Parts: sequence; structure tokens; C-alpha cells
Amino acid sequence: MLGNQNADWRAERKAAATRSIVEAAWELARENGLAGLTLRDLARRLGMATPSLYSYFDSKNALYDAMYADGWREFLAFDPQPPATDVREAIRGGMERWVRFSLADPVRFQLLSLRTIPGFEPSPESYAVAQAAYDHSFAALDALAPVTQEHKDMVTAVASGLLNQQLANEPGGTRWVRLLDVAAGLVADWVVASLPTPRTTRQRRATR
Amino acid sequence: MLGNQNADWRAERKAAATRSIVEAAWELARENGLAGLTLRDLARRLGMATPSLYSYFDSKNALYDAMYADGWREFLAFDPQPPATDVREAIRGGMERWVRFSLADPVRFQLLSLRTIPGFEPSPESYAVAQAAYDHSFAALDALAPVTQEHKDMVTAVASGLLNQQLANEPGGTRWVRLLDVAAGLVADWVVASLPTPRTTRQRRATR
DNA sequence: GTCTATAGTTTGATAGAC
DNA sequence: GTCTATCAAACTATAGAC
Repeated sequence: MLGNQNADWRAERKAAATRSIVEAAWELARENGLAGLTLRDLARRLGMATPSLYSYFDSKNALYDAMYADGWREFLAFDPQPPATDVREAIRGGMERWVRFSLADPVRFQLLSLRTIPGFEPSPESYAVAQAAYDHSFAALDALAPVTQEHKDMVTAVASGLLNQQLANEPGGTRWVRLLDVAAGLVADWVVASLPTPRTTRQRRATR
Repeated sequence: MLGNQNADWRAERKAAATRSIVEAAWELARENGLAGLTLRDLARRLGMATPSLYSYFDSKNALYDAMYADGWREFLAFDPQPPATDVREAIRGGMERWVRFSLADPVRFQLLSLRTIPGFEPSPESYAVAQAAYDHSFAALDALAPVTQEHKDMVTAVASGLLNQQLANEPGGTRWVRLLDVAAGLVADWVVASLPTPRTTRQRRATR
């Protein structure tokens, strides 16, 4: 059906244009800060008129929303690791991957992890992407042991704390971030210690 | 000397007015967000004309700077604790005090601990207040053991991580913050373990 | 030190022709 | 879907009278 092919083609073209806009928006945010991003600058960089952006996004917050989803999609694809075979290594590796990802683009970290844009809240669709990235990030650990939500919350808190102090007080440095291995070790100690003690099949049968 | 008395009096009045302005600024920031604070709103709330504010502050950033120093002064005065007699309790108590202080006013936490206002950087004078608050906060711990900068950095990072996750993902809740005691215990374990083993005077002489 | 008046800029967003 | 034209509002900041 030629009609459908034509429609698909146009949709594809529009999607590609949307991606270009989001990419340029990230560039500008890195240059001028997340709050310093303006639709005028964005349009100028793309060689189009400001109002044309409204063919792609209903509002500025809708643009932020697209960037939010895009950022989490990037994390999903970022430096895939072979699944860890050890709880401690799953925790350390997961934290380290998140720290490297965030240091690579502090503005992205700000949008994904800090509530700093007044009035912006991710849409359910974009939040679902974040959730998927979260789940993917903990998949290896989940497969290795019955970790709880508290365990995961501790992992994210400690990683985000190091990142936050680093980016707020000494951007570009390593003063806090170099404590990551030690910190990951402490968290891993706690997780492993609070796991139900592993038992062999025989032992498990015996306790029934 | 009557001239000096008069001058003192006027300076005192002006200082009092400045305090009122900063206080009203905090109110508005809590209502509309830190970035949502505008000089118009501030003047209206104080019943004065916008330009009158410039008799007290050279710029909006100067106002943020005054708020920054004010926030750290509040922390200095916040809920004074009897000095801990134990390293672990000094760490736990210090973290808990900081968390309570920050949860009590998330916007204040944002100004003091996150770099979120584009273009704002504290003046040397205001930064000195922050430094004093930091030193005061660690005074008890310093008196108890020869802790290093790394130890302190770990303490601040873990506390800030729990706070950050809490305020960004579940403001008003306790999901992350209730992990504080456990987290403080982990950090304290590490600090205590990495301290030089205490020796008696006799032993120290013996190793020389 | 307070006001009125206003400059000067920037912003997000809309109307409507093509 | 793109443009021009423009709105309406908000903002920080300054000038100058009182």
C-alpha cells in the first residue's frame, strides 16, 4: 500500500528531526547550563525559526521530557558489562558504571537525578524509560541474590552522594569519586551480611 | 559621641531590614522554588518597590549570597549537641543532625549543597561561613580521633546521597532517610578500622 | 532610603500566510 | 511544516525626583 509507505516515511523523517533537536538541546545545555537552555538558541543552532520547534514539542517542558527519556535511553545503552558472577562485583560494577556515565555529562546527571527545573516532572512514558534503565541496571544483581529494595536504595544513595559532592564542590576533580571502591565495598559488605544464609539443597530439605 | 551613636543606630536599623528581606526571600523560595524567586515578588511581599531592594543588595546574586551565608549560620546554630564521647556516635550524630536540618527545608539544602543557580557562586565571605559551619560540625569528631579528610568526605557524601535521593524521588517520605543509621554504621566501621591502632604510652615508646 | 518611571532585554508561546 | 510578525509577560537594573 503506497499510502502507508508514504506515511511511514514521513513519520520516520519527523522522528529523525526530533532526534536532531534533542541532540542540539543537549549540546546547548552542556554549554549554558540546563536552566540556561532557551528555545531561541536552540532554533538558531538548528537553522530554523523558533516557532517551528512547536511542530515537534508542545512546550519547553515537553522538550525537557524528551531529553529526560533520551538520557535514560543512553544509560541503558552505555558501556554494556558482562553480567557479574559475584554479588560484590555486581554492586561495585553497577555503581562504577553509573558514576562514569554521570561524570561524562554532569548536565545530564542533573536532569536525570536532581529535581532542579522548576515545574518539570517527567511524563509517565518517560518515567517508564527511567524505570526500565533502573531495572536493567540491577538485573545482574537480582539474578545473583534476593536483594531487597533497601539494598538497592543504599547502592543508589551512596553512588549519588559521591557524584553529588564531586560535581557540586569540585567539578572535574576526583576527590570524592575516588572513594567509590571503598564505598562500594562497605555497601557490599552490608548487603552480603544481610542476605539469607545460603544453604545447600540437602540443608534446605533438612530444615523443612 | 552622639555622631557615632547615631551612625550605629542607623547601621543597626539597616541590618535589621536586611535580615527581614532575607527572611522573606526564604519564604518565597520555599513557595515557588529557589529559581522561582523574583525581586518583584520579594518587594511586593515586603510592601516596598522593587528598586528599593537595590539599597540592600547590589544584584539578585548578592541576595542569593546573603541567603547562602544565612543558611550556613542557621546550621551553625541548629540543635546544638553535647559533644560525643565516642567516634561512632560522633559520626552518626553529625550525619543525623545534617539530615534533620536539610529535611526541614529542602530549598535551603538546594542552595547550600547543590550548584543549581546558574551563575551563582558564593563570595569568599559567605564561603568562610560555610567553612566555619563545616569545621564546627566535625569538631567533636576531630577531638576524638585523628580522622582524615577522606573520612570526612565519605561522611558528607553518604549523608548527602541519602538526602538527595530522598528529596529528588520521594520528597516528604522516609524511604532513603531511614537507612541513615545503617549507613552511618557502615561509614563508622570503616573509619574506626582505618584509624591508627591506639597504643599506650609504654607501647609507643617501645616501637621507637 | 524610598519612590515613580522606564529602560532594555529576554522569554515562551500564538496567529496566520504560504 | 515552515516561515514572519508579534504578543504578553516577566525579568533585572538604572535614572532621578523627593
